[in-house]
Amino acid sequence: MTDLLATLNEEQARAVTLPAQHALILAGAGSGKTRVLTTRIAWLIQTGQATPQGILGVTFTNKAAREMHARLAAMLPVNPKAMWIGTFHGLCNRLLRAHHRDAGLPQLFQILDSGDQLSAIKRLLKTLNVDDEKFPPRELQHFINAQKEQGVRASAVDAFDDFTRRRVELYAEYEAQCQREAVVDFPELLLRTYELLSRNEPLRQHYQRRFRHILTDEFQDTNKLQYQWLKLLAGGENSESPACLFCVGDDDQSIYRFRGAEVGNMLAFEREFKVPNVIRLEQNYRSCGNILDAANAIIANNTQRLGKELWTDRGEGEPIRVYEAFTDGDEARFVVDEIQSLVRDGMSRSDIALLYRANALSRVLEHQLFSAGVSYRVYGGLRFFERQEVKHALAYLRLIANPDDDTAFARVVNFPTRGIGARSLEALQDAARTYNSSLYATVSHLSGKPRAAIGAFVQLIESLRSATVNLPLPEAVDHVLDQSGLRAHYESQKEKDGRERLENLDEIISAATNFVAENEVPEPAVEHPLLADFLAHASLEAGDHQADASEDAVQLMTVHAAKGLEFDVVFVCGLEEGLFPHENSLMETDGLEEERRLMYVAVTRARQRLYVSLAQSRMLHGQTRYNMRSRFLEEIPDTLTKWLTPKSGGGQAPARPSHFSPSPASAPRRPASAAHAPGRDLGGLRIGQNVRHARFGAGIIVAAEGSGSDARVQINFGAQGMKWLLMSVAKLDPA
DNA sequence: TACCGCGCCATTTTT
DNA sequence: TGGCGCGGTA
Repeated sequence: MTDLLATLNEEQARAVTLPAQHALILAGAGSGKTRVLTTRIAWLIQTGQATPQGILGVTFTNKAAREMHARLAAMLPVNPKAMWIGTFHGLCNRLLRAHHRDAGLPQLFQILDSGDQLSAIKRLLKTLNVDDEKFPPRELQHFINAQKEQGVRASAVDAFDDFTRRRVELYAEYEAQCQREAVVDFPELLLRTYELLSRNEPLRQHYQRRFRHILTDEFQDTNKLQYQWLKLLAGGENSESPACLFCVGDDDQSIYRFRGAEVGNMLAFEREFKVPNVIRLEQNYRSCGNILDAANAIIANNTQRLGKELWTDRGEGEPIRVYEAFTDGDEARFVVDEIQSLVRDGMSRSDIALLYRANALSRVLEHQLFSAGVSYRVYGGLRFFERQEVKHALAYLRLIANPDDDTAFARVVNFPTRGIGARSLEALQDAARTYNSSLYATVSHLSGKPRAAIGAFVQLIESLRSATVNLPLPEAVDHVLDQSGLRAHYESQKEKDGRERLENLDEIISAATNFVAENEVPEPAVEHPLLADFLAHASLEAGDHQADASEDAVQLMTVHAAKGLEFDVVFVCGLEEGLFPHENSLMETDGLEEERRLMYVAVTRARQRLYVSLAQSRMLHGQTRYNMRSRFLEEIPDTLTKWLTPKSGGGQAPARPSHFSPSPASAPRRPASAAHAPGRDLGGLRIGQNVRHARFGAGIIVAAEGSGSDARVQINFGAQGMKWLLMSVAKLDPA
């Protein structure tokens, strides 16, 4: 028992060995939070305070769930499968499958991922003849999901205007369509489970008695519904013997407000449950002192905090390197040069990460990496189960499992093409509406040409189904790929991506093989063994972002994608006002603070060395923009930084080696190009020039128009905004 | 039915 | 600047 605790620090050990009560663990970046979470579970079991069956572990990502599982398997002699550890969605799927009848669902209900959901909404709008200009599908999807994530059904939405009332009607229609088709979208998984457990008291009590310890990771990312779900399962505040909630999170790393996360849940939890144990994990095992000091200094500017300060006993380490380039191209060139020199010194490329606020920034970086022949990997592209050809194949499988899945039906009824045109489909959809049945079931009501063509498709599905009833899953998949004509279709495509798509189709068979190996086939033989489970798996876990971990490649990703990861060397690029913090965020409540948390996340990814860089001019959306230095850069104390380019200018004015004085040797190699200074007479000023205004402070000239006494310039004053000023009136001093 | 071209848009995203 | 989605045309 002691060995479990042997390597923990005092606070970690305190958290792990807390009595069986509610607890809130404020775990700073790199403070060993996953370790504490898993050791807590192991400790509870080892000391006999909990049984594996009594544990419910909740995470946000499949990756986190897998990691917890793996660590526990290594720590405990018990079968880790007895513990329920998974994502909110995965656990809900499990509960809904087990109690599908009580939840009002058929056993083989299908799960819609976001893309499927959007197609379903588009189809709905089409059948209802709704103007999708007035009700854009994406916007409606967002509306519906936001309601569900608040725990609000269509019947319960407060609508005070016609527009909202109409959207609520559409929400209701969508609910009905999903029910008819036996499909469930992501938020529905949670809401259904929540409703099931609130409505069905015996069932709720069963699980409340079973799960005596509920442990949640990344608690700061929970939305309202997820928190309600946890409360319900724990037995709530007024239960006689509620389960112990052990919530781990970091308010400073809350960066998903835009998708419904409510940091407020941390405070609410502490208050509502009168949490007797709040522990802060502040010792950081990841980064050197200077990096942590910078992170602490940055985040200290936020006002809405629970309060925490990271420290390390590793020493201060290297200073933070700052580079201010003229252009985005120069910035990228600097980054790549630096990477090459690091690699020459023996660093692996895969220990280096390039982080940016927005995906658009990856382009320049990729360009330079590519030209320099440095292998790299960009996170965030299409994932395996989201690829077109894979979705097509899955659609056939879905129809075998559940013929009422109209989304799947519509997707492949004419793919590969089999002469089913828009007119046939329209006839089918009209009939389906009349008979209030699924597309598949409606085919028998058709007549004439549509009947023949679509009937043949139904025959195909029927024959696929009967041919695969008793086949092991991988063989069933193989059969479907052949008989659906998908293989032949991509084989006939001679283009390079035809080949690639074929490979992906084969990869589905591998995925099925792996899936079967990891999941036992149920003993009394059932039809289509594991098919529904595999399909749920494909929806719930879209697969890695094109992982090729074997290759030693530089890692490129957004700051969001980097959360939870760490690297020896980190470059944070594009530290400019408007970009990071992003200009759109400044309009949102709490937007700037969330941006700052993002910056905090970015900085704390670095173990040994941190670079922060910016470009004075950047090509964005086809236009050259002149941005000011990010305020977040200014928030890092000078004592922690080492400028690789001369730092000039006061306040937020960007340093810019002047045109009028020769650049020192350490300055960027290339002078600012002539493009920065169009031939307009601006009284000695030029576009891109730093200026100072008596009232607005430091700014940068971004555009000019007119001439003589009419000449006006547009100036980006950063936080003060963008202004047009008359040259003859405004007093501008070169900065 | 398939392809081309135009026009619009442009933070962040897991399940 | 570039990607995507829609609409028109061959």
